[in-house]
Amino acid sequence: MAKTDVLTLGILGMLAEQPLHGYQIRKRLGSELGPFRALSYGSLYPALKRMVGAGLIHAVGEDDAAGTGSRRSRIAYALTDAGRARLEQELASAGANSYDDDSFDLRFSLFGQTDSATRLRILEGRRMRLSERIEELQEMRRRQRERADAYTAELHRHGLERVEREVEWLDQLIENERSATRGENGPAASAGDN
Amino acid sequence: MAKTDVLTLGILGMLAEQPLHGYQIRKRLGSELGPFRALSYGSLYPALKRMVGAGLIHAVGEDDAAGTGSRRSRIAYALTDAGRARLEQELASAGANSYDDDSFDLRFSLFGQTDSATRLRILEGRRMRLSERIEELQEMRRRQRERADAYTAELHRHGLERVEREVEWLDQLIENERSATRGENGPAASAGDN
DNA sequence: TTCGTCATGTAATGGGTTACATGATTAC
DNA sequence: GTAATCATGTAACCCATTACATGACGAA
Repeated sequence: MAKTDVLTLGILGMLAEQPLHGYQIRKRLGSELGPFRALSYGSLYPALKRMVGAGLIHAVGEDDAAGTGSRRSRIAYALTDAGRARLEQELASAGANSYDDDSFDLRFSLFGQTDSATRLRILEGRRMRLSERIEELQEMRRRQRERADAYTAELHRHGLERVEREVEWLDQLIENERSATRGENGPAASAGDN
Repeated sequence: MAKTDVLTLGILGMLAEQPLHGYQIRKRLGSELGPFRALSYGSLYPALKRMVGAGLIHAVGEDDAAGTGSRRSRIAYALTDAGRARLEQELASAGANSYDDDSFDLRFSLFGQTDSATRLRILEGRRMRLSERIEELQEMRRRQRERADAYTAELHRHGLERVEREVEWLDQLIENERSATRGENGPAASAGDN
């Protein structure tokens, strides 16, 4: 059971929509999918090679994939059948591995390609993870009420508050997802639209 | 000008108070100082060695440093003069390097060892950094209002909100710090004490 | 023709983790 | 005596970044 790292999954998810070449993938990963702020080419291109080697993607000819003009020196990649299968399997599985910050953000941004049951599973798993984290943080604060100086304490207080907010956000999403069992709409622009 | 990484600075800050041995350092870094959730020994011990080599810390004898009973096989470390000097220099400088998540958290948790002017400088630098980040995120949202599906959009909305909250937090801290020019108190337990 | 951007790639390096190996001390 | 925890350390590895190297294309 080959494990799929975040980068691989991100590329898979990106290519599900349409074939893209490396440069485009990087730009979109940076602005669209969760945890890839500024992925370097030093990671991306080797990853693409690995994935070709693993049979998940393949280079498509110079069909000007999703492009405007025509250029020579670029290589567009598309999912193979194996790649598509892997993506689907990965989206459906959503094991305990999918609940840390990066994995969750990525999977969340891939929600459009999933069914409601999976979405709920992931949201609840993430919620569980954060609840554990909250307990940890509270325990931490309790154990060092004495020693900690005011700044350290404030940092902890704030960290805890942040995670609690995150849980509230998840609760809203979960509720939305539940009430949308019938009627296929999105996450319904939560609370304040800023 | 030897650059001081977060780990080195964290250890320096930790040992400023009292000598500690590796095992203790790890436990405290994990629960007290900002960004060291579960530092591995595979990082810690080599770091201690490096720091001894660099003359920043030195092993103190079996004085049972800050311990309860007496044990043999452990090595407590204390700051050398050079180490203390480096820590002070580092705390006072607070360059552009100190405003990303980890650096900021670390420096914040070391605020107790700093003067108000430095604290303000760091808080404002961090604020600046986050403002830039907000602009980036807004720009991102603007540019892809069309393409993005609802989930991606919600992720971005939420990410933006989180950073904006962070800025509000900083604003409060900055205000507190300013109004405390006279009267040496801590961060004055902001808003809700949960 | 030259500059900016598009586009791909490799090598060196960095900063961490996991797994491994070892042994002392304490509590039962 | 034996299990849990304290305590230190090394080696292998992972995964990313930075720096480097190359070159095509479009616009001025």
